[in-house]
Amino acid sequence: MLEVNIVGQIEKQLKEGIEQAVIKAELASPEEMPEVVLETPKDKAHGDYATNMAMQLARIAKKNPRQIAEEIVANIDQEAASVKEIEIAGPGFINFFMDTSYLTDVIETIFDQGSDYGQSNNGEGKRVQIEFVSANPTGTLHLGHARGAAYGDTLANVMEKAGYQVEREYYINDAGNQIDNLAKSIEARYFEVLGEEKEMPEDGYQGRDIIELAKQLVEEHGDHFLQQEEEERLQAFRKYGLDYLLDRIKQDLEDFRVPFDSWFSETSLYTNGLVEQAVETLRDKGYIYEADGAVWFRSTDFGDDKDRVLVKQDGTYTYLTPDIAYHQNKIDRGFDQLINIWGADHHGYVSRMQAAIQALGNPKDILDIKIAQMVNLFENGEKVKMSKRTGKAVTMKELIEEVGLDATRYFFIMRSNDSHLDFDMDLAKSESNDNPVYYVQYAHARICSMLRQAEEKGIHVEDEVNLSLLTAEKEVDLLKRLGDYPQVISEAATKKMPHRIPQYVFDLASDLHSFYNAEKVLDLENIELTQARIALMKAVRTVIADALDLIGVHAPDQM
RNA sequence: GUCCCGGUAGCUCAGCUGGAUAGAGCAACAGCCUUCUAAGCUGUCGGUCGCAGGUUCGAAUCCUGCCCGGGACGCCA
Repeated sequence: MLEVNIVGQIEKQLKEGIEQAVIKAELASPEEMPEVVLETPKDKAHGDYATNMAMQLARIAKKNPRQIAEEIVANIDQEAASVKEIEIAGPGFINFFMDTSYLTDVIETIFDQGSDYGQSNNGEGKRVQIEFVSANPTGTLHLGHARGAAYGDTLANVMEKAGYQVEREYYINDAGNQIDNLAKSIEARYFEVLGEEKEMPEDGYQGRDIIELAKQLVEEHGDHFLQQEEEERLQAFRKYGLDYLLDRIKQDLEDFRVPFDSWFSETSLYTNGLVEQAVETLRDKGYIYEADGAVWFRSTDFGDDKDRVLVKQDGTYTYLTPDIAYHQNKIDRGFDQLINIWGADHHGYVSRMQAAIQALGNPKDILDIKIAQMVNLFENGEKVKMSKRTGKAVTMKELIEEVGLDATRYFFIMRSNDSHLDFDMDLAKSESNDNPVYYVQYAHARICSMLRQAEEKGIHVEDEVNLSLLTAEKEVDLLKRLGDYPQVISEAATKKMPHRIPQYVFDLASDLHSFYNAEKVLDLENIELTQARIALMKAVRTVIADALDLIGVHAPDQM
């Protein structure tokens, strides 16, 4: 089955009708034809669709837009385009009032497709890899990671639904300085737990999680490591620390409903010689030079601010070097598109990474780097800076425990990723209609409740329901909204804006509540209409549940 | 100083490929429960779209400059 998208079909029909009318009226040749722009007017009085075609043609046809509009209208085949009424307005807008009987088809489509409704082949099966979170395994996931996790996971869901083949990957920085540092930090805490003296490294990890780790180490192994040579001991702590912290990260992500398909180890890049190879490739292509005892990448050739060091004076690599190798490896794995989701604190790193991609001979736009902007927590109207418990940044786990999983997911995805986010914890926790999560979930529960009562009252929905009875204003609003869903999905996917989903589902919930207050669904006096409305309710329920599922929020049957 | 993100109603934010009178929620105000969950609905009030130029028939949207807020500018990761 190809794309079943009623609204899309209708729009396509109308666009073709307009193009044909333009040609028939000899206003423009097919080569000159501007793209037909259809918009849905904000004001219902302006029809279901409007086009600015006449204004666009003003220059080509050398006539005034109103006159052009009249000629288009005179030549359009209304019936073929399902148009009921046309009017010309303002400077030359053509407003179309559609024959809305097609709208009820959306219910049947939703029944046929169930949770597949909204799916499209927009992505044409392209292989996309989304790399996100990728926090260093030197501590616990905190607030910023949570936003990236929610954004990445929802984007992946949405893109899958829009016909992309998506792989979710986590890059584990298990090599380099910070891991040595981790081992030394663990060592210092280990000694401390055993009442011995050992200095904490200068940039050591002070977090509470490292103290807990050290305690567990003592519980399991006693003072065993005190006897060892320092080298040997640090080696053991490295491994122990990595395993311990990575396990916790994995657990936290699982608890946040964020699954990954693959976990890619930085160390593997070294053992497979890929880091060395990346440097050599760049050298062969002439983007490498040596200065001050270091090896440099001439990234300024590709728009970076300054050139970057790849191999330091001491012979070790900078962070960038394995990262270049990593990205080349991703491309070599055959993905059509790479998406990286980075925290705001890494945005200065974007241009050098993109320079490297190009220097290696790849198209620039194969890599799209999205930035998850800063998050500020607010509680009791005040900005929360430090966690009460750890004295460090608030962890993801603490946030979920405090405000709940559903609200946390919803709030992170509610806003555009590149907007700073003020996270209102009081609102997220409140069980009131002010809280958008509850508002939407309640709409779902409300429908479930109606359906339960329908059953209790012995109302059974027949196979043949007369959907043409759904003509009330609020019903038409709901039908149109349901029809929008496939387009919302594909647009959220192609523009990588998953925040469109909570926006949409909020509007759908709002339409539902409004309908609920205006019309009575269960009416034993009018079984035929009741059945049509129950069908509508079921369709709405399916779409709310699916949209919530995309953003990782539960759709409760009752509240 | 350079670069990135943001600046839209009192607050938090939407605003598509440039389109008609710039939207939503909250707050404020006025209403709605003998009716399927009031965790809901309806209405009113509220805007120099940071500022100034430019492009265009038309700019919140595109271009340039400036102002404000946040962030990044390491042979750290």
